Amino acid sequence: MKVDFSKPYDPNKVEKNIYKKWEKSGYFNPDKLPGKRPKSFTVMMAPPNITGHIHVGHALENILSDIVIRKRRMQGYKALFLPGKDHAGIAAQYVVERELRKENKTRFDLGKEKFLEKMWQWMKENGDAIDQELKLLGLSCDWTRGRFTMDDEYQEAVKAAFEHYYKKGWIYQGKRIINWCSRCQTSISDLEVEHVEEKGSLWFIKYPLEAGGFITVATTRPETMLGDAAVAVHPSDPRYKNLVGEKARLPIKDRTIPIIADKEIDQKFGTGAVKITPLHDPLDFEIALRHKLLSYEVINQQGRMTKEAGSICMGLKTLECRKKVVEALREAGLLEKEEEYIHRIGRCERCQTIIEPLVSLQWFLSMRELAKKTRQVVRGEKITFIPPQRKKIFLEWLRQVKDWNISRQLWWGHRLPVWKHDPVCIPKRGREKDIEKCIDMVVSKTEPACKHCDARYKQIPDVLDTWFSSALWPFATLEWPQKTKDLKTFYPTDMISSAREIFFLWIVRMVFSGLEFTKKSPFKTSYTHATVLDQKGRKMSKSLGNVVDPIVMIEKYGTDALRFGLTWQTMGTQDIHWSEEALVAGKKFLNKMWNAARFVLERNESPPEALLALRSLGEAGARGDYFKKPHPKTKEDRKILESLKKTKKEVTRHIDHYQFGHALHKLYDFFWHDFCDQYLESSKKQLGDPALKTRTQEILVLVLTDCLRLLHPFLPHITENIWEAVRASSKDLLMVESWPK
RNA sequence: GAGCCUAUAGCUCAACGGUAGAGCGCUCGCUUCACACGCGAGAGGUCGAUGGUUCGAAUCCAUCUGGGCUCACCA
Repeated sequence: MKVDFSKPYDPNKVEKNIYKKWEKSGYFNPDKLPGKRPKSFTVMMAPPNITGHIHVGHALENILSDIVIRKRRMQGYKALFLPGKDHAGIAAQYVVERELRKENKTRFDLGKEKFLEKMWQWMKENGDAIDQELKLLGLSCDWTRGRFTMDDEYQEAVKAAFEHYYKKGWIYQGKRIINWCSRCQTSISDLEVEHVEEKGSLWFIKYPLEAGGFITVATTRPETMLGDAAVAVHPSDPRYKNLVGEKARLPIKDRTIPIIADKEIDQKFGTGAVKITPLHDPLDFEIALRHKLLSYEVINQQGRMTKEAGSICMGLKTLECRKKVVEALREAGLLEKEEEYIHRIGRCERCQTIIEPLVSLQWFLSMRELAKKTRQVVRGEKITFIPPQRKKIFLEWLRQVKDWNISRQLWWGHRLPVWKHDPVCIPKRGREKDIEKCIDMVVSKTEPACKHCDARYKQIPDVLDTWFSSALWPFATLEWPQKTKDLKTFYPTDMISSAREIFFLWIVRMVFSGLEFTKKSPFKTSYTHATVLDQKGRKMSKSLGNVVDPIVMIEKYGTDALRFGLTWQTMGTQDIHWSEEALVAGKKFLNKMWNAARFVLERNESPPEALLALRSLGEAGARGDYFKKPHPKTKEDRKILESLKKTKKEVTRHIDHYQFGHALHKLYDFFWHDFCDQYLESSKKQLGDPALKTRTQEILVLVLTDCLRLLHPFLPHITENIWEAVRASSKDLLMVESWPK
């Protein structure tokens, strides 16, 4: 017996060595698995952002995937768990910019080239650290297939996807109102704007009417009045019906603006009259289009007032300008009142800067056709959602989705494969008429050449929304658009495990991308795991100091105990209120297993494998007859064998239904109470009876080894370690042994 | 404004139509030959509130009240 059963069980002594053995075996790579494996089973890891360390959510997410993968591997599948990392455009860029700020520098001080060098350096250092942390979780990932969303091959996939959409006419450039972050200096999508409830004011401003009297408008942003183009009321509002078509004087700017009627105006809000600022509010932008209003840009991309705002306000930040405007209105007697008002302010998800709705030239992906097709497929039960309510949420979001702003003015990310003739085409002598044929903007994977002149095309500086590339993850990781063997073997994938917060950002977009590019749903099951909150149900955050670091937990209890604790708490609820006690329970359970195994093995003079004729997978194991079934001789024998049979069935069923906590609870109860408390105790008597001794040994070994198999996906290290003692001569690891039937 | 989740022992959670269970913690006893990270015994719950369906409800329905989440252009 090579395994040292010194007591009590110490995970630090075994876990790292076990992981090395698995890595050395090559079995993480599905191509190297023993036996004939006609069927594949694939899980793509949700690639962690390179922004920092893994948190407890990553731990939960990947441990659950690993449970599924390990079970399937044991069931004889060609099991692939593909790991990776996401370049995380805006998030990663922000983190590195924050580092720069410590040296009082901005990315602009460094320049694009130097800054990108820094990003790659960050990626290298952090990316490796993340892999190491994931390995500490005991994940059975195929590291040889690890991917990064900015790998060369991946860049090709992104370009191909862009080109495909462009050719279909679904990608277009347009001047539209978008969310602008003045700190990040980029547009961001609606999903990246965080709406936070904050205390503000509602100002009631009197706009003098040309015909005499006033019309009062209510606004939370008085500074935008400098860019007002109209006052709008509801067409059937009796208070204002006779004013529609009249003119008002815009205070301060002293400009004449029309009073218009639009059905979008809510009569019940404020005074029922709304100031329209076409370029700085999404609804106003639409109304202005409908009514063909003039537009005035008063806020720029730096979040400061423009020349158009007037000489007193020019250059001021919006909030400074707000004070000035309110003051001026008060002096002029045009401020009717100021009410306290709680409203939701949009802030940049990354840097918390207030988002400015601005009109800007951006690239968009039309969602119409994609959404339509995807909804059809998903409605047709092609994807299983766990928990099932997710399906409705999926469909509802797609029902109302708007076109996706896919361009970002960041530096870190996939450049749009769009090339602009720069400088403009100046045809060689005698070919002046060619200027009409020259295409100013070209979408191409490589640099195009102009047929008419010597000038070159330059790639536009914009990069893609990071989720554009993430959306391709399930197949781009397998070298799509190349028709590789891997793509054929491992795609579509079987299950994806992800956090709730990226359901729309990622899950939905993977589905429509998969359907568009591969004609298949990228996964069969979308599992949305619980969010891990602190014990009071609050989100974990550095400022609250309630963050649980999985690596610290591993140092304290070991990986298996962490896996136990997290799985133990996964009971199908929306949130997990973190309890470290579950890890304590895990640690105790591991020790219990350790000691039960020692008992069973010490009571056997002959090697346990001889008792059960253990065979490795690929031989008899693949057929499920890896042991000879001992027949019960006593009522205790019968009871434990029946209970074991039931447990196997239920555990398998629970895992297949993604009921991870239930599966583990079942195993815990069986092992501790049925096996240890009852059978192990009665075996002590039976072992003393020569007529029962051998049979009792057989049953002890059978139950122990079946438990090791069943528990392996959950607690891979300790089970593998005990397995070493069970199989004295056979070579194979427990991770490729067969799953009990 | 719309939708969703949740309320059970001190804490974290099971049970989902038929006399309330686990883990952790707590009390008492036990170093009994696998395990004191253990064994044995025990305390601890009007199953958020109200009303309804039912022979029977923590479990189904309605309303309410706490927690929490998501979506939406409310100025």
